[in-house]
Amino acid sequence: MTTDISNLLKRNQLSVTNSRKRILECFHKSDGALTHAVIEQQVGEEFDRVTIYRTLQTFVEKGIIHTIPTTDNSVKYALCKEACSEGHHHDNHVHFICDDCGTTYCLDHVTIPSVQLPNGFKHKQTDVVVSGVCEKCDN
Amino acid sequence: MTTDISNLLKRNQLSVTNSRKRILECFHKSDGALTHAVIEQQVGEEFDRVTIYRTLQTFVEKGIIHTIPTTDNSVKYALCKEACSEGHHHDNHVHFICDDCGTTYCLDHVTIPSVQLPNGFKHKQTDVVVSGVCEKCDN
DNA sequence: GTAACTGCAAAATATTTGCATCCTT
DNA sequence: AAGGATGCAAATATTTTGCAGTTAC
Repeated sequence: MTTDISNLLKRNQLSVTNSRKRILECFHKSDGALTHAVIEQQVGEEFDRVTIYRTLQTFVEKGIIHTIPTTDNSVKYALCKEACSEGHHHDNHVHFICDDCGTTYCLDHVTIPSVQLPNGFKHKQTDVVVSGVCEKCDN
Repeated sequence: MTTDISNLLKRNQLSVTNSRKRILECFHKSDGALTHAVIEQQVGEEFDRVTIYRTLQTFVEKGIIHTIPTTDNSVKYALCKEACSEGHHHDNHVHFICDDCGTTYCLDHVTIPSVQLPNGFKHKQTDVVVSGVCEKCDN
């Protein structure tokens, strides 16, 4: 586990530091998307807020995590799949955001249908964000 | 035109004020999505920044505009269709964001395919954000 | 005239930057 | 030892709130 995380960092030409390991742990544990605020809350006083900003930025640049489009103005981050299991690329994502508890789920197994674009528009990436009520909040 | 805008406001139990008319004009002219910053820039010194914040918030509450999910942390707003032409509701949106010029297009005629959710998840709304290169930047 | 809207000031939040120090390699 | 990463302080940027004055109806 710790080795996995270290390897992931090394593979991306990043030095293995405590903050980076700690933040990656958060993502692995949560199995979902996290905001800067949530991460800050989880790591507590352990690391400086600025370090978290810079770490997240670095991870995005390296393609270890990606940002998720949200309707409110919060920025959410989630692990890129190729980061965990190498081999299959994914340019498309399906995310589910619960209106109740705010949790973001990555539904990686759900297939994204292709969208027919007007002439002259070149497709690069499709993000699908579904909102509603998740299994935990459904009662 | 001005009458259209006034009617739209009255229909939503909002008093017809200069700032509201001016901001709605921006949306009609741009025919796309706008950020707070862009609006502020367009109306110039005419209105206070706080007024813009409050006006946008009011419009969202009334369903005149809606927020668009974006991958960067900017919040974009666009006119809701039922606001322009009443009669057909739309809970689903397709948006296209150009990586080059940053313009957001509302592709309202593009159909959104339904997404198969895991058990226990209740669907409420689907947002699709496609990114790539738009017709203007394509060369 | 009254309720609602706006502008200004200021508070609260969020994000970025510079620099000295510390840690990884 | 050297380069990069971190922490701290502070600068910027963004969003929210309170209140007094103004405007729409």
